[in-house]
Amino acid sequence: MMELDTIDLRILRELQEDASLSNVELARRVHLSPSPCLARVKAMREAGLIRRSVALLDAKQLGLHLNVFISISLKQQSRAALEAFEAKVCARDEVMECYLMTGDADYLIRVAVPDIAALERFILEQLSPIKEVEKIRSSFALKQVRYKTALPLALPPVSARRRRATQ
Amino acid sequence: MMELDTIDLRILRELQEDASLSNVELARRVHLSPSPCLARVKAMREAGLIRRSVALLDAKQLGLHLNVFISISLKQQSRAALEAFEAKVCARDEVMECYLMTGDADYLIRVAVPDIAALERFILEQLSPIKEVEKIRSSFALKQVRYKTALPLALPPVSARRRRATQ
DNA sequence: ATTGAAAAATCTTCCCC
DNA sequence: GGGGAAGATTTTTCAAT
Repeated sequence: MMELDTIDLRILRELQEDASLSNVELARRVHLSPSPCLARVKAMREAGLIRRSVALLDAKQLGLHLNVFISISLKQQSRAALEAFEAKVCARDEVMECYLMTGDADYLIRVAVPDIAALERFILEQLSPIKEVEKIRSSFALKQVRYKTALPLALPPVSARRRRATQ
Repeated sequence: MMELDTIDLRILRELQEDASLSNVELARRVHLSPSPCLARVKAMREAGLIRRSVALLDAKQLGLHLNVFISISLKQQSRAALEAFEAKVCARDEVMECYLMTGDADYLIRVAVPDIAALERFILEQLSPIKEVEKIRSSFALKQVRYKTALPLALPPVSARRRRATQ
């Protein structure tokens, strides 16, 4: 764990929205000079707080028109069964997210597929054959209303810096 | 829409995993010289295929220990009701994803919160007061088995390039 | 359309405050 | 912990294939 001050949080907020920012531009935005700004970024990177930078693509343009949530119950909930299931599911590239859940189903996964045929193939050829699986129920997303990767940061609303003086 | 050849797909695959790659290194990995590589990236960026680059943070280190899926049914499904609900939900920073769904519930959202108290506050103060909302049911993620942002790309498995000759 | 090289701009590292 | 100068990449542009 790491101590984060207001400036750190502002850096994180910026990088969560645009990781391609140059250090100079980032420093400008958080009202710092480039060197300490870079030092902070580096520290947060090394602490594992900033895990990595990735490019987000347009699913529609790649022909991935369907987001499907699939609830899966296993026959038994032994550690071995859970691990076996997880390994098989994580090996599939269309599985964007997978959560072990409370409630009626054991797992909830989101898959991104081009069409219903691909979903059918995924369920019949990948999911059903897994011997630990008992029950599968899928729900389609009609619309992706929101999808973001930026985690909520408890940012002090308006920092108490004196803009005129600092400027 | 855009015509994508094998090299484009390989570029996308790399950038989906690491957007901080320099153009030189990226070009090396896809067996291209820097200039056409940069031109391709630029074209895909301008086409909107590459939407943006973002930093992924460690939720645990930020104290966000809970992922909760919340199913929400509305009293009515008029366009106005849907839009009103969506606007209110998207305004909240803890809502990472929101989907309009088929099946019993109307919406499925995933929220990232520090603890149960924060979840309770979110539900009681943000969700319940929305007048369009009829029913709320939440399920906790006990474990985030997989979370990735890289979309599945139909990559030709082993490209038919002649490594020795090209080298 | 790709390659390779050269020029310009930028970032990163070091040292001082 | 923050600010300023030098070295080193990187991106861009251009001409040639």
